[in-house]
Amino acid sequence: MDDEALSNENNAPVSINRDILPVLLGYQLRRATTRVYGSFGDHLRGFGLTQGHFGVLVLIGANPGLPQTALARAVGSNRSLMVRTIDRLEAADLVRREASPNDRRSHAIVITEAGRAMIDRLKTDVRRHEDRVAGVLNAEEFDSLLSLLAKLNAS
Amino acid sequence: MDDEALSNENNAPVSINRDILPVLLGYQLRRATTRVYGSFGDHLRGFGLTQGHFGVLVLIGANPGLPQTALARAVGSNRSLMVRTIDRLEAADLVRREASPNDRRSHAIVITEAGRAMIDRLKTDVRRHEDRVAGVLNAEEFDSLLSLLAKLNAS
DNA sequence: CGCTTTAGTTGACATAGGCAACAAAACATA
DNA sequence: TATGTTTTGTTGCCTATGTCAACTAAAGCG
Repeated sequence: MDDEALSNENNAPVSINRDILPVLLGYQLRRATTRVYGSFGDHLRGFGLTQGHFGVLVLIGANPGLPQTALARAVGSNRSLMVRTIDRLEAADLVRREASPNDRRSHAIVITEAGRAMIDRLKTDVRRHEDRVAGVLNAEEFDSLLSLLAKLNAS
Repeated sequence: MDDEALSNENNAPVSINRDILPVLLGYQLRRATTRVYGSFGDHLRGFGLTQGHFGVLVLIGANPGLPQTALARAVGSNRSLMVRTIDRLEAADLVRREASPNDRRSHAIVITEAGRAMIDRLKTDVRRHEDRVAGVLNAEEFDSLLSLLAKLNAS
């Protein structure tokens, strides 16, 4: 897979030399992410959502009542971006900003009924999409890939 | 690493539930890419380059004379983006658009002397950065991760 | 009571990607 | 040859994503 059929200036099929790229983790990660994201991202767009929205929505569903800043930290984002994300999710009636009982500055972000239904729906869809995209890997390879990435991310 | 210290409405440390996210390939890929990219990306910024520029530059160095569309296909991009990428690399005097001998529509993209020097320099740097980022993985795990990603990307 | 910090928000700005349109050139074919 | 189709590079528009600075309101702290 290091070489790929292309065309040179004579339009004859030629093989491209990828040099060191195939043995670079960053390069393979970039390509894999693009592939996996492109697939489910198209699906999410049908609901007016992005990958970022999906991740935050799942977090809210599993941790109702957190303030926006905590959500931002949890996804490695910042307050400014989280404002726009929550704006979108709230406009779609998937989450609600409620008054925080102990701090009048912050919002307790809770899931709506429609949000709960959306999460259930998307959880099913994302599993199906992942299984399809990772179809070339058997179950053992998939688990191995996942745990190696988790180990890398935990450092 | 599924849980992370945050704060609830009482500012007491609380553990966040990530639900299904940790077992999603897309989620782990996203985090890993951010981590690996953040490191080398900062380094590249010092040269006015991005990860995308680096990948294309390496390809041009190993395959001088290809037209822009072939380069775009090789990195899974498209013609429009490749125009901007080559614009940048050419402005930095790292590559040159030369006339293609057989097709007056297309450009033969070649590497300059400064581009060759930049590639040599960055090849050394990227290996050092990768070794540091992937430090939590032993050699066997690193190779395993790389080959699993390659298998996924080849499908 | 002041002083500092924090939560949320807004606006300006930069980057990256997708998509559509376009001219010039190459190609296919009747 | 003439005509229609495809390809290459290019540009502009739109969206997503991210940074940064500033601001208000509220909380925390001496």
